[in-house]
Amino acid sequence: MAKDSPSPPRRKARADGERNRALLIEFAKRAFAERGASASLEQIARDAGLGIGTLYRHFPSRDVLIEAIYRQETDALVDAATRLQSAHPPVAALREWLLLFVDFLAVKKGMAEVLGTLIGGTDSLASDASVRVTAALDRLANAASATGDIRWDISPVDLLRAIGGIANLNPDDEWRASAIRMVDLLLGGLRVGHR
Amino acid sequence: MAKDSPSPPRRKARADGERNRALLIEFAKRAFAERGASASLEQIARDAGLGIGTLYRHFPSRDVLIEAIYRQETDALVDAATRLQSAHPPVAALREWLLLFVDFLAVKKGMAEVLGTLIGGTDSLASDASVRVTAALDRLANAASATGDIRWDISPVDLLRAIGGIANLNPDDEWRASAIRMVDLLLGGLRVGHR
DNA sequence: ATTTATACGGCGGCAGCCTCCGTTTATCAA
DNA sequence: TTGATAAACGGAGGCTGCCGCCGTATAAAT
Repeated sequence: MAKDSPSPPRRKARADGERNRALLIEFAKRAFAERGASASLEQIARDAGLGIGTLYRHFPSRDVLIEAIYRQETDALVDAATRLQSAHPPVAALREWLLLFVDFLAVKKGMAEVLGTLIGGTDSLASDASVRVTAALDRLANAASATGDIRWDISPVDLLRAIGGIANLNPDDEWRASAIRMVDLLLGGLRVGHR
Repeated sequence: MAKDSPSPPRRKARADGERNRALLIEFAKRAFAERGASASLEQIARDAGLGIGTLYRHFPSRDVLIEAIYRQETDALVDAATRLQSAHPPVAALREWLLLFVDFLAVKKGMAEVLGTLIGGTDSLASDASVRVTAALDRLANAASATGDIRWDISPVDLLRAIGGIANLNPDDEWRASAIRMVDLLLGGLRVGHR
């Protein structure tokens, strides 16, 4: 028996609730980027000028909070795929997007553990984000293989996994260069006509 | 001015000290593999039947403990390189070793953050392990490129980084298959004669 | 203005981190 | 053997973070 689907709430959502939720995400994003995934939630609440109880009502667990942050960035990634696809030829678009994905990971340095659930994760919460990102990549990859430029006999997620590897590194001078080499090497492996 | 190199200690190292150190590493290895890098150090000490103070004297920080564990596995990895090299033709040896590296990572699931310092890390503690593993890989790679089977115009560590990416994943059914595809894809990218 | 569903804040119990120091013990010299 | 003593042990204690719980405050509805 289905419950109330849109479940018309007798009251409108309170304005302060929405506002504080956004505030918390904002500060959490900063905190995680700076201090890694184990940043203190109490500190985040304090920074945002809110009580710890408020944080926990909005985000019952650390993972839920991180999920919320990922959701935002994920949306940006998906949008970029569409934009790149209409601005570049297929293989170039794919390459650009992979590089964008590299940058996406760069910021998430400390949150490597969660990445596992993001890329191909089956956990209820993460699966949606995973599906959306993977779908975007699939679109790019299909376009590129349709023109005959690359073969595509491996799962696209494998690519993301490989690139995800560099997310664990300290972003020293070599970091970005290494990431680019990696993308090109992988694309080289996929290029047709080398049996 | 150099200090005393072997620094002849007036006394021999105490037997119980060595034994307990080994014990702690043993239990820590198990704990980290099962519960991830954030496993309770107090629990580890308790499991080993030792006090928390003892653990902290041997390993002043969590990282030092993890480092010690890695050191062991690292040695095994380096030894395997030599063994494989004398038992297989170059490219096969390289491939086998990469697969071994995959298994090495599989156990380290929860310790992804430390991996960054292991692979190409410059931190004083991790650098040694990094150097040794990289050197082993270099030997394998050189042998393979000497026979003209593969080109080798990227840094070998890049390979490890890519493979490291899969360490973040939950080892479901797909996990191992994906890892193998990854190794073959990378080797495909390196194979000569496809420009 | 009053009602009432929501949201807020922070206290409190618990667990893990890590330091410090009094006690115990393995080695060495006599 | 028997001290002497450097080295190792263990755990109490101070601190911080996690998170459930509930009394208080307030935005929306009437």
